Amino acid sequence: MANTEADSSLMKKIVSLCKRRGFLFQSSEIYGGLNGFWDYGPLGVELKRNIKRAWWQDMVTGHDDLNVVENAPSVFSMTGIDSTIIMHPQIWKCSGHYDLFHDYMVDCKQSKRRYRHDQIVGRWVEAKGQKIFVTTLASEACESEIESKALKFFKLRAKNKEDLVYSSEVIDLISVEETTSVLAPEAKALDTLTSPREFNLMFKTTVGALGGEDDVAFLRPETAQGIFVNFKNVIDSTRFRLPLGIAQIGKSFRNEITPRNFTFRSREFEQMEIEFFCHPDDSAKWYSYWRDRRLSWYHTMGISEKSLIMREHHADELAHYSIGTADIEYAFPFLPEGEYGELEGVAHRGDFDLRSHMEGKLDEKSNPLEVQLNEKGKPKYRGSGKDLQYRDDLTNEKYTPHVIEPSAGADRATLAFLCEAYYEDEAPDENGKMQLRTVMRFHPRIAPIKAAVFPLVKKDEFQSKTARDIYLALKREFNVFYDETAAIGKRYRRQDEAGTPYCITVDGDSVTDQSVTIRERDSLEQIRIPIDSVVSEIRNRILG
RNA sequence: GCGGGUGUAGCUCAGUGGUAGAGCAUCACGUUGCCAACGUGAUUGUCGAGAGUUCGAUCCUCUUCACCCGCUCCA
Repeated sequence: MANTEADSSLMKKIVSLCKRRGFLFQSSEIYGGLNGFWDYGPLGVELKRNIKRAWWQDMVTGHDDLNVVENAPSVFSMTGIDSTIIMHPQIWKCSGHYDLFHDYMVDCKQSKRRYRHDQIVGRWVEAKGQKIFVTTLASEACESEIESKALKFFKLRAKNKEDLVYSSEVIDLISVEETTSVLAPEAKALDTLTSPREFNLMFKTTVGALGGEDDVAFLRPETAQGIFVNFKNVIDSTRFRLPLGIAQIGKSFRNEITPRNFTFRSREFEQMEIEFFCHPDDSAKWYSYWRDRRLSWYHTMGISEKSLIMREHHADELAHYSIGTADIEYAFPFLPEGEYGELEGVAHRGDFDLRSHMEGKLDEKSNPLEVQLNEKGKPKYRGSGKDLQYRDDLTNEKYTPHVIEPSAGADRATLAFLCEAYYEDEAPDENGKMQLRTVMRFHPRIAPIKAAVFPLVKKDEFQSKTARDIYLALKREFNVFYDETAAIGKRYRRQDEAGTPYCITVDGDSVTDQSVTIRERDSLEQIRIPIDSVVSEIRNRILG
């Protein structure tokens, strides 16, 4: 389905507003920019920090660990850590990222397709005096695919398939050196594949000033592993019992092949992750608890129900050790109608991660899970050898916890909130004529500026002084803005674009009635409140 | 990575082989005073970057970077 004109122009307007008002800038812009990197401006940094703060408050510090919270299977605890971006390289080998992120890719010059080198298989086949290597993508049906491709290449009919003389079984393309005889999976001519090129999806760096190849380290591609490798530290240094969630907010880095769609797919991005450790017997209940809780969090923060979906992965997409994985997806305006982009993944990870860090990297395909071995029969990647099991001091049961992982993108959430907030309506000007109004309808909790304070008339000493006093009083608790320039209507509109939920105006009556007007962004409603109740009024409105 | 498009003031865009303009925005003054008001004036540009052709390039050529769209990829 094609992207609609309207959606595409909506995204353009949002991108333009972000630049114009200081939400987002392209990184290194004065040098021409850098693909896949974005900076937050004065309004953007407040918005993103508010989102992260709201998440941390709602998930960690504000969590009620004394009572069974709504829909939860039991009482549970939440805490947080902040681990480093660069960690021991072995962590990424045991987590599976090292293998997954080091693919060799080949491009087909004819079909313009790109393949993972290790996924292409083929057979040597000879006919009409020519010997070629016919390839296809590895699958159960690859033998018959190879046959039909070979017939087509040699222009033979199916009944003449005896004319094809095979000189090998199905083997990996990796083992083939004579590339000139290779027929690529979707090519009609020979020798159309480029030589394999390494795709380093993890950013490589070097630890130590003289570091050579032995000192290679990686910028983390996810924050989760910092939690797994600190699980024992957290348990040992605190009196937390399971079930326990450990949260972390931080930057991660992935060398995306194609950064696209504004900040949606960035190479440097920030994650808000929870690893929730629980007893294996309860993991299914906790999985569905977190899935539903995380979806409703976005709703309470102002994302409408219709623009958010929960997509459960099908059983055949899941690793066998996982009970489920669900993506929380948002209808971003840059996507075609009916398509959604991932905001957060909630995954049941079983005991895969903790066991991999204990025993050595497990083979995801093994069932039950076993350590992946190399050609010599030794562990492919050695684990830490440390015991990361949990002992329940009430039952004395010792077990490796199962993990539920709600992993949210802070930048993706910020982008979703920006898109969701963007709204155009009409408001009357002073002549009663309807004018287009652009307003960012952020939830008050995440709005970059909570309130703006204006004197109606700049030159009125009382108004100006009172407005400044209110401004300074509010500033002790909130990010607020003072403006005395231009006409009052223009000041309101400026704040509408910044998404400021409340504007407070001191006017000519204020001196006699000691009251000011508070104007609400979305409804345009104005009410008068006493000057000495402004701070508490704003506080109540923002905290709900 | 491939194909197509775009790149000119803070934003939206016009424009020309002779070193640039509009609207909006911003600022000042005056007037007004509760929803982008009006008047007067002012500020703003390595014309994405580099190289070439030319007496002279924002314009033509090549290279490069970034953004958008489609494919590809998506742990």
